[in-house]
Amino acid sequence: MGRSRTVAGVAGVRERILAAATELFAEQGYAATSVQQVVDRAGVTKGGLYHYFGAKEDLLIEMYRAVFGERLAALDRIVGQGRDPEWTLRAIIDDIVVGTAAMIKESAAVSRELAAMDNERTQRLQADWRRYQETVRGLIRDAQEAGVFAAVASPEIVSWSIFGVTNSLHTWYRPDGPKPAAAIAEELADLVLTGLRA
Amino acid sequence: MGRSRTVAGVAGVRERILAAATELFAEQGYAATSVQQVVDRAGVTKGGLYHYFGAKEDLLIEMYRAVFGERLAALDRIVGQGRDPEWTLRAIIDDIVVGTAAMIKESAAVSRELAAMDNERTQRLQADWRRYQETVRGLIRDAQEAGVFAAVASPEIVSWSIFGVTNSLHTWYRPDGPKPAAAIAEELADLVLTGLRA
DNA sequence: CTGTCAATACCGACCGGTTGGTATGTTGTC
DNA sequence: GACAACATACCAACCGGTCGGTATTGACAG
Repeated sequence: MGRSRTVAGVAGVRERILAAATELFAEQGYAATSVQQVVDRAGVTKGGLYHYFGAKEDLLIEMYRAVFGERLAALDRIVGQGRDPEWTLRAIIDDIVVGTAAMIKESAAVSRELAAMDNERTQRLQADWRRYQETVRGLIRDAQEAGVFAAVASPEIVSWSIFGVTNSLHTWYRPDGPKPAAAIAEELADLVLTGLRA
Repeated sequence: MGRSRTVAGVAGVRERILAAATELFAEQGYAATSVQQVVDRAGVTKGGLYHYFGAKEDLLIEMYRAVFGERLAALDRIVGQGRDPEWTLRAIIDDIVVGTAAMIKESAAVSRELAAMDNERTQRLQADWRRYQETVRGLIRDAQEAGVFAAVASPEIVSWSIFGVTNSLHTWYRPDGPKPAAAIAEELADLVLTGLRA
């Protein structure tokens, strides 16, 4: 008889584990979630989890990669087009807001635990994130020096007013809410770019 | 012999415990910090901690109150003056940025753990925070309807671009850094209010 | 088409260590 | 000698992680 689950299961076991971990980390935080809770929600056992993942931390790292990997690739595509600062900044805001909203649970889990993760495994990922921010700040700085953007606020403040929204997006954005992510992105871009109008 | 610490200690034991907990929670997060770590850093034992606090959670609640209590009182004072929206919003931004910066460690601990705390003890505090946000949004909405502020972005987005900065302030603000909190507040207010200029 | 065999997928009992919390001192002060 | 202010010793529960085992699968041989 047996079970032949590999074919019959609704989704791959690995994916179920990751999905369960994502929900729980987003709800309770990483440290407050036990491996037992994860496997219970995923419908597997600890043996199964440790068959696919080397450690509990690997689950977080995987989410981290999912969130930042796509965003970083999109950033390079947008900047690579070489268009004017206003278009570029608007495209970046749109991508990060819509992209974050599309992975809102992963973002919630990651953004909360980001500061606490300070071992060598995550330094590469944090360096990626820093590069993202530096790119945006550099873009704003260059445009301000060229007189395209007004120097009403420093590049640091402008970039943080953007990232601050995406970092806290999970506390108020609802996928089934009245305002779609694209609308949020547009309003934020309008607000920031009006403020920066030379 | 004995120790007669009550008088000789550099600071009250209760304050030392709270300060140690604040630092550790800000660095590692609440759940990842053990009571043993707190008492070690504070230079006391667990018996001492549980003499002053009923539970580990009480430490977080105390920080929560310290952060939001002052802010909420200041909000009422500012709004109570009945001045024009531009002055009022600028005063609010200045107070929340400078106030958050002044308690940056407490803010880091609280802002990270806020979403995960969902028991009945914290609902009152979360209600206070929601009232704060609602006040700011209402202020913006009224001013936009009166034509004083431009409707370039909805009150929700504007308020979140402000709170997003303060929520993530702990990730980049340094008390001994080159930019004082008051300057950050002014730039943020300039950016937002320029965007809202009718 | 069937038998063999190694690899993969997964289970569930178990491990040493740590957790938040407590019960019981001990000590100085009024 | 009552009481606040702590220290010390200790507990049951739970933690992340391991391990020996088993069911299932796929490749290959004949």
